[in-house]
Amino acid sequence: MELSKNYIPASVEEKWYKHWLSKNYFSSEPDGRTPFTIVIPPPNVTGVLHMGHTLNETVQDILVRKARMSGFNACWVPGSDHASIATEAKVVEMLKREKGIDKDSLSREEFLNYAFEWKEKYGNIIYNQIAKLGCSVDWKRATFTMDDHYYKSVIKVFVDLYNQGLIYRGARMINWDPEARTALSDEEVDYKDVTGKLYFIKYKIENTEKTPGLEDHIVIATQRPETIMGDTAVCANPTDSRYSGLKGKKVFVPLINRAVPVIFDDYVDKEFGTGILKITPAHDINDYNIGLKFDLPVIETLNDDGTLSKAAQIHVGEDRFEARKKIVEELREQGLLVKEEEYTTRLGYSQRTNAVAEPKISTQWFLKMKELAPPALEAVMSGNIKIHPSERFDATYKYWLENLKDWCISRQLWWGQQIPAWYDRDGNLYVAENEEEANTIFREKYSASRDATFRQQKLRRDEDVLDTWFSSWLWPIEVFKGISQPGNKDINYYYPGSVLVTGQDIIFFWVARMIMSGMKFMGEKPFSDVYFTGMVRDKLGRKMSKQLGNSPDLLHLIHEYGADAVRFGIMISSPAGNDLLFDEGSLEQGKFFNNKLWNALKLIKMWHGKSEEEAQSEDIKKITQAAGSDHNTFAIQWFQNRLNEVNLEVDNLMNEFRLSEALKTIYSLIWDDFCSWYLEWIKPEFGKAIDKKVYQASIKFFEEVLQLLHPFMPFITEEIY
RNA sequence: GGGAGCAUAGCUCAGCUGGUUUAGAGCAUCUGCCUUACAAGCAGAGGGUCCGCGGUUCGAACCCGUGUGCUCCCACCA
Repeated sequence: MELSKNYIPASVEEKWYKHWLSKNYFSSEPDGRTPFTIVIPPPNVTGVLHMGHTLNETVQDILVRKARMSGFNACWVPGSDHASIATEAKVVEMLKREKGIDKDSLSREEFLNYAFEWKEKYGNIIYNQIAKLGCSVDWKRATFTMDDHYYKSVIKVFVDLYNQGLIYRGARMINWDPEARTALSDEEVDYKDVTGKLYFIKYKIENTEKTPGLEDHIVIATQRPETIMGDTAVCANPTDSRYSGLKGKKVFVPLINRAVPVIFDDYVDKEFGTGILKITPAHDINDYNIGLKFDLPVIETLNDDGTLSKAAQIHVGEDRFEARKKIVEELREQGLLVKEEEYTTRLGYSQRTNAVAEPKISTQWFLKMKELAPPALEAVMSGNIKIHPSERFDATYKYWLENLKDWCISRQLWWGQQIPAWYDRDGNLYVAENEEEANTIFREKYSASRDATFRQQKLRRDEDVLDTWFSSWLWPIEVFKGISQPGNKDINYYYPGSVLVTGQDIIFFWVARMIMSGMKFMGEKPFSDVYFTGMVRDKLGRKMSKQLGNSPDLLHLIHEYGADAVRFGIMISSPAGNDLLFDEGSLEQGKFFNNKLWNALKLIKMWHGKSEEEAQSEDIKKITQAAGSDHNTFAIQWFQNRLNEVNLEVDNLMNEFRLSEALKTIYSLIWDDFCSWYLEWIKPEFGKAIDKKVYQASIKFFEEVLQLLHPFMPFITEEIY
């Protein structure tokens, strides 16, 4: 067979992936071997894989292939995440842009049909990319977080937790996304520094003439003048002598002239602003808390979509930012605006829609975390679960788990698991796995006490869906149907998993919650090790993201360099937890490495014809161990020693998850020791046949180094082997 | 405001618990080679007060302190 001058990855990669699939190499079933289980962090169905995914998947594939080669029953479960709010936002946008359809004009069912269409389309793109990278996932186990069994399990878990008193419904101050018009969890809000203005506004004091020594007004600083209509008090520090004369007095909210009391609390910082604070319990978390303390009324001046509500009295229906401008103008005209100052503050933005999040009092579903956290904390602190690199993440993990607030799990969306709660006409609540059960509970409750018409009413189902993480926290369990079919042979065999490989950005969203759910529902950790990869950044150090458009297209890179080279490039400089600046140069290095291997093959093949007739039945081990005076025997011995050393070293490095160092070691073994040194040393003079023993030894060495490299670069090693 | 990490050749990064390292790799630069495995290569060269300053030590890129710069996470100051 004539070998091409250079290695051409495209010509072999697809062939081998198909071959592996046809031989069921990636498929795993429980057997007598020790399992090695990895569940993929399911990518969102919202789009395509970026470089962060590429790094994650590559790391997982290396670990899985290595384990498989070492005799473990390796099982890597692929899948995708419905990503409730992220996907819904995309679908809404797509409908508007491509079809001119407004979400409001669709029924829930119609919308969900579009969403499932979207999922089919993008889910497959992601799966295709995973395959192109060479990932040895067990495709028959592919799971989607809204698969039927998964959906039912999420519902079951909700009902169970509700019945245990861990889930409750209540009005709390939550973060609200006015664009998606849904509640958010605290974790879904990103804070950014922005330059805004601090407005100093006059509030007139009632009966001023009876308050000698005081002006007829006080000045209050605020960033959000559009919320003054929601003020229900103003507050000063009790030790602040400037305001002690205001005790028992009222002041008037500008523009609408509603009188509100002056209260005193040491929460107020005398040094900041004017030392006196307006209290708007409906639209600020601190004000809300003070409001609770002083039993202040709550006036909601904003609608769900961020426009001013009727309660605001003025600018009703106008957008909050538009209203702000107008209100500032009006205050100025009426001489109530003392001054404005530049001011830098932190604003919370919805992670998905990038809208400024509104603190809002809202009736939502919450999961109590107090009980779930301690076992999850203990699992990591005791070393039962090891985080890599631990020195960096143990502290973060600990802090978060010790300072947990209840988790807001309901979302005012359609795409996701609908909350299994029903209401009767009186607003009483029935939580059950399906409508029939809810009805049963309802009828039993009122079997005697209410008339037949009441008892025969159709219960209304809660419209909301669950936070997407309320389904993904069950991932390591439900991919093996551990909740829908508890005790089945897969869950018994594969759980707990071996390693979780993921980005450090979802340590709270996902990792900590999976540990909680594992401890809660399985009574055992979901995995033994957590390997955090770093963030992949662009050359300017920016996080790679779709918004910035600075993430290269994976398929394009694979086309350009080959999947092996992409894997090599992304791995060669990414130690656990360290961020890496993505540099195509390292992909090129991978491509060159491919070629080096290819040419080593060509060289050895060239010798093949010349030693073929005798190339049998010799035991290479004997040869390599036998003492010999000729220089080839020395080379064989030397390389054998080197190989033994590296084998040991690579094993150690990989056990410590130091994959980039392992790859570097193998790279140097192949390039420097095998090619530059060994092959050059034993290379016969042109035209001469090679010693058959040396030939056989070389074949054996080549096979062994290829095996070492195989988990990292599966395609070319398979092709040569 | 609290916490964490990083700072090593022009660039992207290794260098794990201090001593075979006169500080390494790839890319980039320069010189010479299209030598029958490989110019996607080979042979060689240049290039670094290992961020500054103190300290510990027989010995520090590595440990301690401190300063500076960058990044990230957490946090309710209008």
